Amino acid sequence: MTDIDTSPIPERKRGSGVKMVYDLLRDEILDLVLPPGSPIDEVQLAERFKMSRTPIREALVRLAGEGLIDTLPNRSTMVANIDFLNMHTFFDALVLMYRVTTKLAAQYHRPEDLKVIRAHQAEFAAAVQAQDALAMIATNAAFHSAIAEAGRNPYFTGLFNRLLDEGRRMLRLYYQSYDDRLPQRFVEEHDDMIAVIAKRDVEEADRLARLHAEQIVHQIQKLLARADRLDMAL
Amino acid sequence: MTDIDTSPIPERKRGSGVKMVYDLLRDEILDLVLPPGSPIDEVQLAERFKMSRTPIREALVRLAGEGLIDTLPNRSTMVANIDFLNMHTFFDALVLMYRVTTKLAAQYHRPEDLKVIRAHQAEFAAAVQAQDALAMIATNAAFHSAIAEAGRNPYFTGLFNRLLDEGRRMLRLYYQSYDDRLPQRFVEEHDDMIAVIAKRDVEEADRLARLHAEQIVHQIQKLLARADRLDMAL
DNA sequence: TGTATTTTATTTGTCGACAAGAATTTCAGT
DNA sequence: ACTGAAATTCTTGTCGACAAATAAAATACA
Repeated sequence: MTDIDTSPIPERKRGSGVKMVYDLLRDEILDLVLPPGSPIDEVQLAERFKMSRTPIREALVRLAGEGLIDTLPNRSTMVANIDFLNMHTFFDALVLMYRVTTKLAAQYHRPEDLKVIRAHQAEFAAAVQAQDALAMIATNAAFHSAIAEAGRNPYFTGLFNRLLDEGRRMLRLYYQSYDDRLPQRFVEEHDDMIAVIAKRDVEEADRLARLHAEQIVHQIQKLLARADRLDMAL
Repeated sequence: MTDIDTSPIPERKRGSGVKMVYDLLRDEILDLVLPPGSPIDEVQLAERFKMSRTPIREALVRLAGEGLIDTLPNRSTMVANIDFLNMHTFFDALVLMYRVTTKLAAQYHRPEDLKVIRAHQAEFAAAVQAQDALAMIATNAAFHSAIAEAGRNPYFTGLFNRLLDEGRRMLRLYYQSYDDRLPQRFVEEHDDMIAVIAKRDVEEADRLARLHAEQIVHQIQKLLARADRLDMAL
């Protein structure tokens, strides 16, 4: 008699395939496991996930909609490049979103929001303590995303999360030179921000967020400049 | 003998199908030809456009990514509803984007941008003159979108265009009561905005944009309130 | 040897069909 | 007539296959 297929659980639930591919690809892009410019092959992904090209394609369409991959019609599709030429537009948007989301958090947050925010801040502090640059990047983004969520404006959180994702990619590119002493200041600034949010001091929240954002932008620019000098940039 | 299919050009170019469906559905949604809550049937669209369900599906995925349609897993998909409960988040975002895009336009516009902006303004003035409410809505959105483009920040223009689309839907819902005299003020305000942009007066651009935005928000709120009284709202 | 042209190969876009999930209808039993 | 289960219908999600478009390779020709 012939072998009966005894492979463990080859079946997936019906709608889960696309989400699985989407989430995993998204993580791999943001973590630079797939660096900018990497080619994305549909059939390769199809056999990797043991499914048809159709759900793969749907995941790719969604990623393209968020600007994480670029699709050349009838030709290849690849991980989106980071636009170093128009970096200032990114910084402008980032600073503004830092400010407005923090202000709104000071206005609209609920008690349970503060718990979540403080939890992320604890993780960030731990990452700084451990000098784990990668963890710093991730927990810092999660911290500010939580603040934005407390502001409860889906338009702002949408754009802000997108900006944080893009920033995560940029920082991963250069995190080698990220292990100096400065981040300790960020921990303290985070604590200050939590305090003004809890106090519902909108004006002060705006001021602190602005300073903090400009600190971070300055830090990133320093990183980029240094990397530039070391011929690490494209 | 049976008829032979003599339809002119049943063939489409290879990649054009999805874009065609996407554009048309998008227009129909924004123009409320498909009002919020309308069911979207894939097979129906497939035979309407004489193509397979696959490209239809891709268009729908993209529309869902922009929040224009809602997809219930394994069940139906329908045109997204307008969220009247959290309207203030929409207004907050709209006002801020009016301000920031106008400011950036004052900073970064080029001479040819002004031509485009003025052309849109002329169309808007004509629509007001003709008391064509639908045309007012469309040309007003195009005018501000052109200003945002002159600011050259893709993150801001992306969010702003999305907000303008959503506003277009809202206004279409209530444009019956839109034919009063007030819009003439908007024409003059637009002219003032063009002037400060051309003068590259960033501070004044911010001030004017803010006033203008608040005017528009006020106008919309008045419209909604009146419609509410007339039992037009859901 | 270098260039233009044909051929091959690779990858995407589209198709028709089938199966799973949910809503609706039918039907049995009380 | 009413409730609950079984069957049907209807829509979506997935699949394998094919055709078009492009890139790469091979061939012909000067």
